[in-house]
Amino acid sequence: MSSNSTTTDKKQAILDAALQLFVNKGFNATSTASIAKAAGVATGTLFHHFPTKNDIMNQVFLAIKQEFADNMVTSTQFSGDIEQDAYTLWQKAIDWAIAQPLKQLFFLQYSMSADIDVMIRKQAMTSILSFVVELIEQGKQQGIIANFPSELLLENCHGQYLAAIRFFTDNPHLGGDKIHRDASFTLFWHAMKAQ
Amino acid sequence: MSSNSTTTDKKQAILDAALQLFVNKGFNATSTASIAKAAGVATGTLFHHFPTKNDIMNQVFLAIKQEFADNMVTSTQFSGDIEQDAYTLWQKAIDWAIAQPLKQLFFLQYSMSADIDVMIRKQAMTSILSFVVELIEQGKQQGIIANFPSELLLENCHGQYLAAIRFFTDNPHLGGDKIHRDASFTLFWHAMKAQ
Amino acid sequence: MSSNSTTTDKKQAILDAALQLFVNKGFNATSTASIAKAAGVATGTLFHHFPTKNDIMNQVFLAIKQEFADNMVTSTQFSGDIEQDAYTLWQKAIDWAIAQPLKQLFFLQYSMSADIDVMIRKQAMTSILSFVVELIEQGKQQGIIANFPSELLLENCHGQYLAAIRFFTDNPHLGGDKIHRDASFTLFWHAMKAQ
Amino acid sequence: MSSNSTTTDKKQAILDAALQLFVNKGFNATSTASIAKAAGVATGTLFHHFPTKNDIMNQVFLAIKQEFADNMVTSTQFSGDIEQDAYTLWQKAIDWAIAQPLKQLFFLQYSMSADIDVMIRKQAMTSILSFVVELIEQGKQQGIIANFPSELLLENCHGQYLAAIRFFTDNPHLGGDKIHRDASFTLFWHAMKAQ
DNA sequence: CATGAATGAGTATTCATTCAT
DNA sequence: TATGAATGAATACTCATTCAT
Repeated sequence: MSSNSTTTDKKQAILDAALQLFVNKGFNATSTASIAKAAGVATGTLFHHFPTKNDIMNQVFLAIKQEFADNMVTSTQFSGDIEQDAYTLWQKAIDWAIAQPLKQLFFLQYSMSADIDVMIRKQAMTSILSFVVELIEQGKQQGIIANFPSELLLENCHGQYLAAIRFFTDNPHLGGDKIHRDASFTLFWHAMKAQ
Repeated sequence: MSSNSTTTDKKQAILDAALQLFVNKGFNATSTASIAKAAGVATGTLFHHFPTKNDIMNQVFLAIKQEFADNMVTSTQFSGDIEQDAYTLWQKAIDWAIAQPLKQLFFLQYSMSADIDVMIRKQAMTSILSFVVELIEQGKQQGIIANFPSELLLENCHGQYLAAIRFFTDNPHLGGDKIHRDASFTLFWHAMKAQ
Repeated sequence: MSSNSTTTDKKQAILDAALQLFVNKGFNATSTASIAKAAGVATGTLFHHFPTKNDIMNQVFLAIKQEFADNMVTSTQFSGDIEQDAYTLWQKAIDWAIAQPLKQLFFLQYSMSADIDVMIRKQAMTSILSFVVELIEQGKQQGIIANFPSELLLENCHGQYLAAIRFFTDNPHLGGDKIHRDASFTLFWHAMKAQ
Repeated sequence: MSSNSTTTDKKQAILDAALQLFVNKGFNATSTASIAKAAGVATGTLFHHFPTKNDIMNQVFLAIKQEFADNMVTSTQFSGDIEQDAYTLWQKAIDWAIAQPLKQLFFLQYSMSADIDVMIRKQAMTSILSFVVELIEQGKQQGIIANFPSELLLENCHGQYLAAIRFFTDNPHLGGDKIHRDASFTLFWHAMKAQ
């Protein structure tokens, strides 16, 4: 157990160090040696846990997307009112981004980067963010969300969310301001809702 | 004149080759040698025109942003009806992206990449895309566009545009389909307009 | 122990190879790749032990100066008679140069070269060759060595020694000839002694 | 004539610029482009006057040695008293070095550097510095200079001179001090004179 | 599992030199 | 002669990855 937790610790330390370096220096300017050093392990150890540097990036990406999805779904009370639920989720999403600045910056930089394998990105979109897809489908069936292709709606969701957190990143003092947060939701919701 | 056009040709050939390679292989997987070879010049020539590889990236970025802005503003008949004008510009923007798949893909990959200097990106947003800012201001004054912070509206614009062209990139057969194109505009406009 | 000696071996092999190449080809005509090849290691190994090519040069320089100083001081019987001791040391110094032609040539080429960091050269002069300084001070106090500034005497020592070994380098057959060796000492000593 | 003097001017400008850069940056850290720029000419012009970069170095070396020799011989009143003449020449040599700090530093750095062709260096030693050789021969014949091999005496001369100017380089405030200048001559002369 | 010395392919950049104008 | 854009060979240094301990 102790050895097991040590292993977990080192693996997690590597992922944490990689996240920080990828965000602050960029993927290519970050050497595996610097990740190992920042994680407090030897370079060889790094390659015991991850076959390649690209794999580290993929794992960081998946872990963050998963953490984001878990945060959204877990302990959320769904009212059944789609707009109400969308509002709740949007606030949660913004909260999460503001609470996790490193992960939020990672989102902004790498959401569409070529440094992450295409398959991994697709996997994240379809399986991890499936709760968004389901919500959109429900909303369309209830005539509350506009009857546009779901894929277009999903991309639009994603695009508006990135735009919102970029705004709050550039204006950190507005992160707690209800008016601006509600404005960002209103923009989003007006786009999505059926009229 | 001949010598001048030769110089221009080589510099332009380097930028063209770089654009194609950056999109297809990624910035880091593209060696300066391969850019020079694709451009039909010697490696030394490349560094005669651009001090560093990063500078090439910056110049490619600025050139495309500028070309996009020129395309949007030039020969556009502004009706004075903000919604009408927004529709015209949105269609033009989608047309441009579909007509220039390489440049569109460059947008998607590098709009937020760390491979472009922060200052260069800011310059592009503020000076080159200033026509969008102006339109938003007018729309707000006329009570047609929602009264939200302009910076938030600008980011939202950008985010929805990227989402739209990502959708049409993934579904090329829908690029000419009026229903989907209008759907993408409707999403965008419903977000922006005052209600 | 075995791993330790392997490490030492590789580092030493690099220094040995560098010495030979620097002397025979010059610092700039010697590529790091050629040093590595001559040392029987990979290019990466070279940079694992020395941060830069210049650092290799500095280490070669310091190692030779130290070896020279060790050779001069170790197992030398000091009689207390300054002239006698000076004679013994001068012969030892010439012997060393003749026995180590590569290191002697290195002395001649690089003693004043800009390829060695100024700080490194100063360090060698002051700390490593301190035994010469002490001898000069003693001789002056005893009224045996001329009462000139010690720094001038030290430079003169150094200059005459380089001149002597250049002479024996150009005339190798005279290296064992007592008359010429004594002549070189006499020149030196007549300069130094009080009259 | 005007074109001729222009040519001379440019050639001289190149040599002047090269001297300054070689001394301050080192031979290899000095690019031909930087020499051309400092000389105020185009890179191509440089190669009209000198076939290679090494040739520039050789010409700088020869020009300085020649200028030094001319300065020593021209307008020197030889008294016939060898010691008196040696004293006069030594003072002149030190004067020249102090008056021409750039050329003096060039001496110190490149007198034995591998950056100058062997043949060129030999030529300088034998033909240009022939007046020193002649003086030594005369002194030996008159029994005033020690009866050691002339080549050894010549090297010793050279070595002591370099040592002296290195001392005055490191202690510029002593350059005009008669005591130290006389000390440097005394060291030199005691070595050379017959006893 | 952990280590870190060793590897060698890969790359941005430099620079002496050429040559068409 | 003078120019400076163009050349492409040369090189110091990096870095993902391996493996013996």
